[in-house]
Amino acid sequence: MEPITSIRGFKDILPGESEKWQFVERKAREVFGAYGVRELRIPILEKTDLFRRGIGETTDIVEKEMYTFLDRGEESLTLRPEATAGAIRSYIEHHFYETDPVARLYTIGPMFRRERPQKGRYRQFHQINVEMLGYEDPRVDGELIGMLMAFLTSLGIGDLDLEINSLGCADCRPLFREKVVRYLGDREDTLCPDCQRRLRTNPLRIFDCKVAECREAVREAPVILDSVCDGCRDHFEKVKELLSSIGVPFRVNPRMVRGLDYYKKTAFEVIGHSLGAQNAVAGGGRYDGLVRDLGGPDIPGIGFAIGFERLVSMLPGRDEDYSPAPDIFVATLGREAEDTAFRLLNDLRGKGLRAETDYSGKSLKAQMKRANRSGATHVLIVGGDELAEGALVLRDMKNGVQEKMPIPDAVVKIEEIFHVR
RNA sequence: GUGGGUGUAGCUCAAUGGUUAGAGUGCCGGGUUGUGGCCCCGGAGGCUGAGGGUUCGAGCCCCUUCACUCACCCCA
Repeated sequence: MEPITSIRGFKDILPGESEKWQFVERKAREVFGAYGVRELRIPILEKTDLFRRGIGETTDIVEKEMYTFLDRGEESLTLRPEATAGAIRSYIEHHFYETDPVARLYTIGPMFRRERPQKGRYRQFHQINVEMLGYEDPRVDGELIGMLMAFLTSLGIGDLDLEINSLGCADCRPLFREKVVRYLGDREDTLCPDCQRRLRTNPLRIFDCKVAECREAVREAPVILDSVCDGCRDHFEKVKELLSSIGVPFRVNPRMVRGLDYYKKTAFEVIGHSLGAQNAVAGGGRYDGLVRDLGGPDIPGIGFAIGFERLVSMLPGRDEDYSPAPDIFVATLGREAEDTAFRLLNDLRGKGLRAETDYSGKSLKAQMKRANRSGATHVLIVGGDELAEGALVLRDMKNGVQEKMPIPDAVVKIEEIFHVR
């Protein structure tokens, strides 16, 4: 019989790896908590229209990457390709703004995009998202970006670059876009085929192209930071100032653009240099106007998304550093010993200790081998001979020293070693 | 969607077109009646991704297909 395999681009997160995920989540809750950011849990399936309206009809995501199907042949549903649209749908649906327009939310979970998998890119991938709704103030931009960097730092991840840019607002961006189209339109024949297409679909993206001819064409092109309106310029200047004031290093990248239509003003990206071609570990920006576009009141917002898989791949150390070994391994010799050991294990675990054993009935040698491999620092050997006098053997695996002692004494000794009661 | 690379033991990898496809590691057992790591010995484990073709003979050459992987596109 042919075994059934997982789907292309869908990955199992195995023990050894999953502990790293738990570590990241634990840190996220801890750091975000300090900023008053609270968890929102939302469905992974939404009505397709939510994403069409939220992300933009002409984006790649909506045009060709969504997992969309008809539910019972009636309603079009989509596995979420990103989290912001759903979070805002929830914010609007539950009338958050009636009691308090300000909301600081995070979500953690899977996203789905039907792209060709490669290093750091999967069809089911996971994101940690933070959304801060209700504030137009640049201090929120600074706070949010500062929090992101604090989080990454708390994980022990180095070798990161923060890049920021301003994309302009609904007033000034269209003007800039026209300027760019006019400028590059005159040089269309020097652009690569992809960029000739982008000229019509997403001209700002040309700034990001890696082809040498396009870089040349773009070199003298108008820069968005020179073209934004006074409001956007002041906002951006303030964000930069605030980041500097809290010691967050950044680089202004005037060519950075974002893939989703809704971004305005502040945009940012965190680049990890060990990641390969897909090198953005986090990205985000301001999306004033999105809440209104999704049918809510005109409330501003800003947020970011962190790529979980990419983040985990950057964690320092080995897998084992994130997976705690058991404290005690219990080995047995003989029928009676097995029953005693069973009760002993139950007691040890009741004290909060990580205790393991082996039920294969194999030799003590085999059990010791397993104990060693488990990484347990101590082994309790419950043997027939000692048991006859109500005793057992406690062995320290680090130095090989072992001692026979009455069961009650052994319990006290273990409590001392592990500081439990 | 497009292009490159790779598919051999659980894992990492060897093997001029020529006997019975090997090694390391892991697993199981022994060297020690009841003691792990280090060392020694033994054992199990393979339709060489799948299908077709060329050849006296294919893991190796050709075609097809599938999978994985990297890159483009795009993005976290």
